Amino acid sequence: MKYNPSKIEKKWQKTWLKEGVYEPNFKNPREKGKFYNLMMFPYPSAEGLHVGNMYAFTGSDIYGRFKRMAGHDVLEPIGLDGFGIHSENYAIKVGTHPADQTKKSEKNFYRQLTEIGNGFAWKEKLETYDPEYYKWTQWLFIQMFKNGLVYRKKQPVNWCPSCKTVLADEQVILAHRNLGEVGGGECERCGTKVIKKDLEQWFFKITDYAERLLNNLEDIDWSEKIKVAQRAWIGKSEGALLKFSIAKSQSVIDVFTTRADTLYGATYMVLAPEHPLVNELKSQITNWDEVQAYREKAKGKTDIERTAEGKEKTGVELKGIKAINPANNQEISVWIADYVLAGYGTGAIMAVPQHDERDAEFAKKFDLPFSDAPLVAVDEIVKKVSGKKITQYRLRDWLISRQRYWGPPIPMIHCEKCGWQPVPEKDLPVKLPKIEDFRPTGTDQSPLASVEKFYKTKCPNCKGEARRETDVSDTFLDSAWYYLRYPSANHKEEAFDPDVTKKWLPVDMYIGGAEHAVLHLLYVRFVAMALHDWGFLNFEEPMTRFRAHGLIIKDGAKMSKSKGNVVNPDEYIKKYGADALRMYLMFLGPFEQGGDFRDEGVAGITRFLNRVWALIDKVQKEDVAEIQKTLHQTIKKVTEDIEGLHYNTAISQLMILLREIEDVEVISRSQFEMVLKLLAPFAPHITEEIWRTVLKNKKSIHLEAWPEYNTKHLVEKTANLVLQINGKTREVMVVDRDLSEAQVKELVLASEKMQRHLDGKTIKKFIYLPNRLVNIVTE
RNA sequence: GCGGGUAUGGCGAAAUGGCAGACGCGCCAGCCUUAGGAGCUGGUGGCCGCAAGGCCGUGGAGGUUCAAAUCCUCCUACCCGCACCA
Repeated sequence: MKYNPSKIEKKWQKTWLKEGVYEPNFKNPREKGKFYNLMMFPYPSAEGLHVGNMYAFTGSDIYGRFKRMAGHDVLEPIGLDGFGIHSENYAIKVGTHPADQTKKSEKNFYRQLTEIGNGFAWKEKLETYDPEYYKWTQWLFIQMFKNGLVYRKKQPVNWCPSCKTVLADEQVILAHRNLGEVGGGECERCGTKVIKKDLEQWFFKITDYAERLLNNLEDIDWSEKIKVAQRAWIGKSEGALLKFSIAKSQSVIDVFTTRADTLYGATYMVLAPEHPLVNELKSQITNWDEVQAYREKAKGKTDIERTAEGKEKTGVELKGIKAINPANNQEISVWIADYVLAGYGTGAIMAVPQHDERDAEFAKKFDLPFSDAPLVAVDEIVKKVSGKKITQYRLRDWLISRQRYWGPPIPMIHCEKCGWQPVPEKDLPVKLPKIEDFRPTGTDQSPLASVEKFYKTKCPNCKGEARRETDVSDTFLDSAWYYLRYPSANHKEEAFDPDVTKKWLPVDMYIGGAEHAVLHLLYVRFVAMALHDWGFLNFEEPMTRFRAHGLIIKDGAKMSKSKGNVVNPDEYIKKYGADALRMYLMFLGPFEQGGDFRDEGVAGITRFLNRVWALIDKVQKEDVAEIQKTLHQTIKKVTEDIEGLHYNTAISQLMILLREIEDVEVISRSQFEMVLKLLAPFAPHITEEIWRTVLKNKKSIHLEAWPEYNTKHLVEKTANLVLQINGKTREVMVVDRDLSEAQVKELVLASEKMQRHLDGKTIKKFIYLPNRLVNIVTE
């Protein structure tokens, strides 16, 4: 019988589905308890899953299969993050309706996800664009609203001119800044330069959770780089709020400073050009035209131009205005300059050229005084000038509305009399109507705004004429709670079944891309905390453990369509089989580091699998002593390596074991079965085929118990003692274990080789590490 | 600029402070075959040497240690995050 991957893989995929091998028992998990193994679900935007997705899914699946065999009831769910700009843009590109395109993509994605051989719980699959799903996304929005975490506000917001919608701060990527290229931020989806627009939008008050989002990081087992990124994004800084009064006026300028101790050195003040106080002081400003011109310029200037100008300071003095330094009552000048940001702190600063580089630069340019005033104690000065110690965060509220079609309509109704009202929960879902003209309008409104049938409605409160919100919510809201839905995917009454949730949440292992560090991975934590506070969840942190997987490149370069080096996994599965592709991907390098895909490499794994297949002919009854040691070493190493996601070294060890087995004539059935089990998470098809078809076992190998190693096989009678002279290895001596130092010394000094190297030298020191090493130090 | 990470053969990589380069690719030699982009066996960091063996070697420069890829200091390059955040 020859190993024929394409034949056996399809067969077992069907059988697994039919037998429900990967369906957990939600009510009564197996002896070791539940294990929720989650991989970030994909968004079906492109032609299909690329090899990078397969890499991530395989890595996650190996972990899940391992946990299942280790006795856990594993939930490894799958779904599609199919709502959102990415899917809609793709539909526009290929000229179909998103609803139709998604159905097509869905089929293709699920086919691919089946063919890679993952142990998914298909009965719990979900799609975010399914009304049965987004009904609860809307419910979540309403809970946010009812709990005071939603507000509308007009302010300058990020606008993508290509996607024709607003974006959250997290969705604006600051790239190319240092490359001298103009660019003040690009749309996370399409790469277009983002501009600022003054618009009224819906926001989620994620900033209320800033402190907890920061503090909880200490307690969760997440990849360090994600924690670092989140800490930076939240950007906590502790300082003081100080008041500067304006001479001959009632007005006061609040400033936030982390250096209250330098207050005596504050020689001027700067307001952001957008600061509201500027208008208030108009009548006193003697150079209003100049001020107004600068403000106009700053407003029209997007970050694009600011960056193009480098960090050269610009600004205009508010002539006629003087502020008073509360520490020494000296009058100081007041300026507006765009190096002060309206959105951070109070939008105003006290400038201390002596202690702040930026202030120094500005002072130099505009010939402002430098003070060498001494530092004072923070607490003292804050008290003296009646200031207040406060904490600032860099984090901004989550802009949640989008002027697009393909998303869950925001479940809010506006009534002229009663104001904004949430849609009554019994009326959910607010279904997204299938409309012909779904393209973004560019009018600051969603295409739904021109669909009267959709927006015309009654006020839930007074029953009068009212208008439905026509914006949809951000895709990241869909994915901010999907992990809660999986175990309750077939539950109709609530977003998630309280009993099942109590049993199955939080997620035990979450694997995904690091690019979501301050996007999805921040939102998902915020939403869990809110749900916890409203009494829906008994945990605050949704994922106990998170690991970021590495990225796959091709022949040393990033994969991209323009380079034509995109690896299509379908071709490789067809040619080599899913098992070979899985193992090759995992063998490339450490899972958390990624690797370089090269076609030649697949051959090594194919050879390996063929040789495993050939072992079939070696099986007999009795255990074979020669391989016991390596076999048990392999159990130990593979177990530890999978736990640490070191799949590449686990596979190396399996290769070493295979070679040893090939050196013996025969092996026992039970030894062979252990080998198959160790290999099963990596190569689920070939192991199942041998397990059931050849060895005639009834039950799936993937439900078998993970092998345990016996330390008695690991202990050896002899040790390889490394003999060094002055740190240089001269000989490796096989000695009985656990000899005394004196015995070892005698043996070592008797060695001809050692004698040669020691000839004429005086031994100064004799270092002995039992069973491992001897180092002789000479004069 | 600040923070985090990485740097090891021709390539992907491996090494609780203790034999650097496991494992795999590629390459070389041999076997097998009508044939090989198949399979098997052996070899494969560099330099010197017929060999035994020796010397050098983990981005660079120092240091700690009996012993450093690993720990410390400084430097260089690349990657990631934040960035005029007061």
